[in-house]
Amino acid sequence: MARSSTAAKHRAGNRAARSKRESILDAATRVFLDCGYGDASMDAVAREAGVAKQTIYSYFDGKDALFEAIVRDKCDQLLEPIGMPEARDNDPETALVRTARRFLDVVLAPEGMALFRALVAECGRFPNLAEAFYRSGPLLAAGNLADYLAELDRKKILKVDDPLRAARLFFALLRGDLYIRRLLDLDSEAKPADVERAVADAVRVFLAAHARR
Amino acid sequence: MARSSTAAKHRAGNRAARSKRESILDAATRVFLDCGYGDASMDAVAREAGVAKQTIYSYFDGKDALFEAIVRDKCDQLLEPIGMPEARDNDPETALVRTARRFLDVVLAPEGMALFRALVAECGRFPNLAEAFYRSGPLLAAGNLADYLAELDRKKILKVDDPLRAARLFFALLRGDLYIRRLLDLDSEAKPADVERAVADAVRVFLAAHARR
DNA sequence: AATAAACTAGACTGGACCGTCTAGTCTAAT
DNA sequence: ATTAGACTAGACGGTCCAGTCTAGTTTATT
Repeated sequence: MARSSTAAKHRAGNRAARSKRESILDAATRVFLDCGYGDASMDAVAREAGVAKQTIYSYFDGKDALFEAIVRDKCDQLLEPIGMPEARDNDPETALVRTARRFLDVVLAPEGMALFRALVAECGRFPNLAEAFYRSGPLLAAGNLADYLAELDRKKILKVDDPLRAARLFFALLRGDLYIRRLLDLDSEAKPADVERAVADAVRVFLAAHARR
Repeated sequence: MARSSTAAKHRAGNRAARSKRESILDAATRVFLDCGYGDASMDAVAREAGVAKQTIYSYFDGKDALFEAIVRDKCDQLLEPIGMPEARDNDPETALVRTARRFLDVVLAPEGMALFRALVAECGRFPNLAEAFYRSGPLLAAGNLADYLAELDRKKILKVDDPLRAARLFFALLRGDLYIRRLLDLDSEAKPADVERAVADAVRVFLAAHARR
């Protein structure tokens, strides 16, 4: 009973084991996000990680579990900046521009796109992953912005009747056409000028819609 | 030379051959859009179509070609309504609401979502398909709306400096949060009430941003 | 009726890949 | 030095699947 299996020890986490685990996760992230779940092979992950295939199976229960692990990892790591509440400012334009830039930087980055594409492709197989992503990404970001918008409304700086809906609309504006084009991989990477223009457009429209008369 | 192969005849299109071809396309559409390219098997398509596997290969060159055919088919068929210019109206709200409903009805419908998901998943393998979709869907729709917006600007009904950008922003607003949730399959189908609210929100914000002062 | 083309059912090939297993090596602690 | 656990390299079984092939049946045309 005190007999702890190899896998259990790994999960507990030695020093060395942790680094090996991480190099597997790193390699798996590259392979999965490059090829997608279906076309990624465990042999490719092993090769990429410089590790024997058996080792992967001693750290993870299987392909599904490995995929789940890398997705949750990337979600935490990638979405953390857009989950943090933005520094608030009495000038809404300043704050909105800051929020918008941070959002697009994460979301349009190659890794962010690859993660989202993988989730869209596999949302049938891993519905809980899609849910987790949505909650720790779009939903959290909208919630934080909504709080700020409510504050601006209380201070009579803007007119925001339904802060959460308004926040969602703001992010929708922000994604705009760029997001669709990136999703379909029509642009290899968003140019900073395009991002800046998307930010400016979204902020302008949003402020026009919520200006105090 | 006058020797025409079976496949060539099929491509030319008998009466009977055309119906068989169509039943294959139908079945393939169901299978591919249900399972995705990777998990769809040619045996499943044959079974679903009530046809021998060989017959599929006499109408199509292979799995790739079949996938391309069904995607182009569905693009034409599905995006046709949103490509048609909307009846114009001097009251922008009426016209925008009509355009918006038609857009969301197509885009949020199960088939529209499945098509888009398949394209997102396979845009690496079939870049030209993604391009074709974008052109005959989002781009065409935005172009048509842009023409109308330019007209409204000329008539001094609205203020629209850059019609195409404005049109894109309108559709971005429209997709909003619903689209993300549907993409990740978090909602099985959009409720009419939600759609109606999304339409109203988008139109309201858009009109506020482009009102003549 | 005869003949050719189209179709069917199913076997088969070749290859990819998941997950397991074996045999042997390396490392660290006793 | 011994011993146990972690690791490696690679083989292997089992499954799945794209695409081909065979043999026999249906359909249509002459």
